Amino acid sequence: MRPAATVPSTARREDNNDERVATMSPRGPRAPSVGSQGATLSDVAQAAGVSMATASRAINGSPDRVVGEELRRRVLEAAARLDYSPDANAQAMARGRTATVGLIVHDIADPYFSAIATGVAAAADDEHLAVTLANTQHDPQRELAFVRTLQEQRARAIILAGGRQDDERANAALRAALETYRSHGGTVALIGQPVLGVSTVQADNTGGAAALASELLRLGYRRYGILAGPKAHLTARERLDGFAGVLESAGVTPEAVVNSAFTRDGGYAALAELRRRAPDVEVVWAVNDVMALGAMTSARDAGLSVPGDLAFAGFDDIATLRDVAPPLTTVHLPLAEMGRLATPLALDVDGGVRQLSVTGEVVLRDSTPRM
Amino acid sequence: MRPAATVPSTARREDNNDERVATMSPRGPRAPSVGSQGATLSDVAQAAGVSMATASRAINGSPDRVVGEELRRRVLEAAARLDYSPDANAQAMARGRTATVGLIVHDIADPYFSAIATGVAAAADDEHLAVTLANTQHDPQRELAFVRTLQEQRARAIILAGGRQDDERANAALRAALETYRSHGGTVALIGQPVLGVSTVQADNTGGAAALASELLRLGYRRYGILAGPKAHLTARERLDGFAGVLESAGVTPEAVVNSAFTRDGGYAALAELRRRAPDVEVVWAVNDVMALGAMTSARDAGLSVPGDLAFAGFDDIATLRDVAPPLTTVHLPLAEMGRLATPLALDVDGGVRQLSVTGEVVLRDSTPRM
DNA sequence: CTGTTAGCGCCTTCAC
DNA sequence: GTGAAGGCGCTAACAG
Repeated sequence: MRPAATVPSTARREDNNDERVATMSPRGPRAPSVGSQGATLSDVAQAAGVSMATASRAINGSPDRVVGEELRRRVLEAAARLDYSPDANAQAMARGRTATVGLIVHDIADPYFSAIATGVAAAADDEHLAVTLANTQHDPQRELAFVRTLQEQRARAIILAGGRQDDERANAALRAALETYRSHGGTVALIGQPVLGVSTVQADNTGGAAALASELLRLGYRRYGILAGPKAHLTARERLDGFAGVLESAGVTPEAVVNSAFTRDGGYAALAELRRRAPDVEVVWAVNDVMALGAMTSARDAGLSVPGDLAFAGFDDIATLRDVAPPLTTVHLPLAEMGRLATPLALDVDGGVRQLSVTGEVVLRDSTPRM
Repeated sequence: MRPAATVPSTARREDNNDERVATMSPRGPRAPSVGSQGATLSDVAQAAGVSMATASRAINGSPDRVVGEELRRRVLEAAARLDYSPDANAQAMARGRTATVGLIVHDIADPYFSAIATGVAAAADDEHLAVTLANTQHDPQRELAFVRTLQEQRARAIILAGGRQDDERANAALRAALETYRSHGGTVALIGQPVLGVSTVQADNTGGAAALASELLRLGYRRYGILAGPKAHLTARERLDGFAGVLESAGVTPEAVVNSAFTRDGGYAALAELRRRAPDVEVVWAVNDVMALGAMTSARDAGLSVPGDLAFAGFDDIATLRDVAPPLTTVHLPLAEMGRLATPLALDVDGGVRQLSVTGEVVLRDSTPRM
């Protein structure tokens, strides 16, 4: 399985980095001493023969005042010549606000979150904001810690992505941290459930799952196995409620409902348990796509064919699905768009707590053929 | 395909956010005026009846001086009581350096980059550094712009992830921007090719691809189709060279070599072209996994079975592969580890330009059965 | 339209 | 071990 490369190694030339010479700007000697940390606005002003105020206005175009054509040109020229780079930290201090938003995710390697991150990054870019990424690794402690760190950085806004837990203790702690952050002038938005008292972008999990259940029923499925995720996970629970509710009104009872982590590995492990508890299931629905994918792989590893022996469905419509075979039936969520939407919500200075809701769309694919 | 949810909408309760009350700290009245932006160190010092210097030392433990037990306790107590949150921007100014590293990636939604980001985030965390994420969307202009932005933020280090292009114009511009950044005190590391005159973590692309080719030959494959990525992309080129080199020494000439974007969609599109040019290929090798996955889907969309009609192999071993069927043969790269490794390299203050090399490991899977 | 003058919040020599 | 004072780089009132 893992043969070493028994090949004439043309590879691995280690040090062809000799081009790091003569990269100095060909514009003549830089002003200050060697090893300088760069020119300051004061240097620029002096070089241009104007006051710092004028230099500042010329470079950053202050709201009110406008600088005369001639001086402006001189300032800009001097700035360029000196490789002047405004110090964002100093600007932040003087202006009393930064140009940074924080993005807190559970796991940036999860396609769900990286899609959201894409949306946030795009929106932030439009607003000329930098985004500080915080990866909690699913640890609520770290989530808390990151809120504090972001507060210390005076990030203008924080976007928290990821469903909340039904854990009043943890929620209370986070709520308090966010409240402190807000009392310090920050603003917050959440992508998940509105249980933190902040603006929220939420997906219609219940409705989407319900719609999916309806479709599966219509396709003729009657024996359901459900990978429900963690009991306390609100997203998981909402989806489960929506799905199970429809089954129930149709007089169908799931063969088994298995709880597990909300992750790919959680799905993989849960499938084995599901089969133990209910060997004769027709279709497995997992409350999110990564779990469904893990479960599908688990089923295959156990010798089952998909969808021949077992059909599968998920939720989210992560990008990964484009290349999965058979294509996975799911509920499409506009993930990047949700990240995009959350950004202005988070930046909202009115202090108003707003809610945005996006709906999911059932997408039937080959993993759930008509029975 | 897209039925609306015709379900009793228990869903979408919009505003259960009434819990945003009474979240104020139960520790008595906050000191300053309403709408305060938070206590400053000076407030804390005053409340503790000590000088700012002492307060500062008590809270951040300055290098030399140590604060007495009693005063230290009083300061910490006051800080807690006032919800004091140190201002990282002010600290950055006073100290002359920030606690931020910048991470520039082409596309955070690409599993290759999100894996690297995970490693960087973990390593940065260990060093108590925040990471600013810059998503270039494959645009060299934006890459340049982000270097400048990160410089303005005075990010302590920048990590550039992603293979370089053979575009001396673009490289020169980037090299100059990085040089400026470095002259301002920043440090840089690159994950890719050492063509920018900065410390680099590089994968042994040539060796890995060569080893893969050897294995495929050993399995009996003789008719190769290669999805080579962009001609100017150095990673693509290195891999191609390694692979083609081994084929050549074995007296095998690829049936076709198709260029395309280095992305999933590039792979998808390229496969059609490949089949047009060489209908009788036995195995398709793409220079990275996302291309291979796109190509596999393309083949299936064209009615081929994998690996029955056509075998596939890739490069990188992205996490996605765990749930792909049939499992894709590839060259494993320790992506997260590469991100981890790049971080200390980037932080290196010695100014030394260092090179680190990681090797790839061929992983044979079901997508390339023995012929 | 341009210049002067205060700080923004914190750290850090330097004295005591 | 503690305090006083200067300054990091920039912006934002105020005056002219």
